[in-house]
Amino acid sequence: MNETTSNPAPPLSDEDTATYTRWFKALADPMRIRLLNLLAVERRAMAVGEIVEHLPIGQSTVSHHLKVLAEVRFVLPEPRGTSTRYAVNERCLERFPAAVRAIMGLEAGRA
Amino acid sequence: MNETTSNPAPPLSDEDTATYTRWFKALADPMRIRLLNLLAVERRAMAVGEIVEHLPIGQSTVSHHLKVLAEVRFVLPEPRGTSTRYAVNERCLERFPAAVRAIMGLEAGRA
DNA sequence: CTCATTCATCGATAATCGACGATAGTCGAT
DNA sequence: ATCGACTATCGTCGATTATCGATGAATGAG
Repeated sequence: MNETTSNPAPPLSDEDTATYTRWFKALADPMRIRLLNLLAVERRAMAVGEIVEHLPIGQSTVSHHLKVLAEVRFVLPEPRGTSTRYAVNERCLERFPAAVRAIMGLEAGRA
Repeated sequence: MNETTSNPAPPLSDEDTATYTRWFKALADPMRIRLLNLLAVERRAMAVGEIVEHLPIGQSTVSHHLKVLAEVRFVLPEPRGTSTRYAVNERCLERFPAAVRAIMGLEAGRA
């Protein structure tokens, strides 16, 4: 539908608001942005120990950040024996800009 | 340049990381998302007192949230005598998706 | 000038969060 | 079964933050 005209665009539902809040919270930290960017630039699944070597924080903290990013599906874990590799979820690219546009009242339903 | 191919996309600079962190922090709160969505849906500058009537929080808290959103230029203040109206900054629509794509290593310089 | 209105700022409080170190759990190899 | 390597969880601490109520500052009306 054409929602770009002067329609009375509907406000966000409480559910969508909560969802978008979780997404933004997940990226509202410099280390998580660097982490996600690292995985994106390397373009491959990386083990936790490998990621730790690229960031100025400890292993437990990296594991925590990966958990946060995984909870919103920005990264996907790949258990590999005793190790666990993490990779970027390419799909978060599509949903994220759509969320911004929904907040701005430029899209009604899902997009 | 064509950075959409399989180039070794450069990592984010510390400066860009800090900038994007501030943007995401600004939206990492349900009330600020509702606030921004309210201004976007209404499609007009609104006085603080008017905004307060639409949200379940006090006037001082609304004023605080508006300050946070204004610091990253997501809203723009319009002093009007004793009142102050706030309006959405349409430009944040353009920059935001570009930031996400930069984190994902899909864009090199500015976009 | 005085007063009422409107918004911003201040101080306090409780909750959330990022960081660490230590510990526990899991798996493969020996 | 034991050991070693790797990751997840736990407890804690300090910093940040969302919220409130009260106060302060600026403006327009009378």
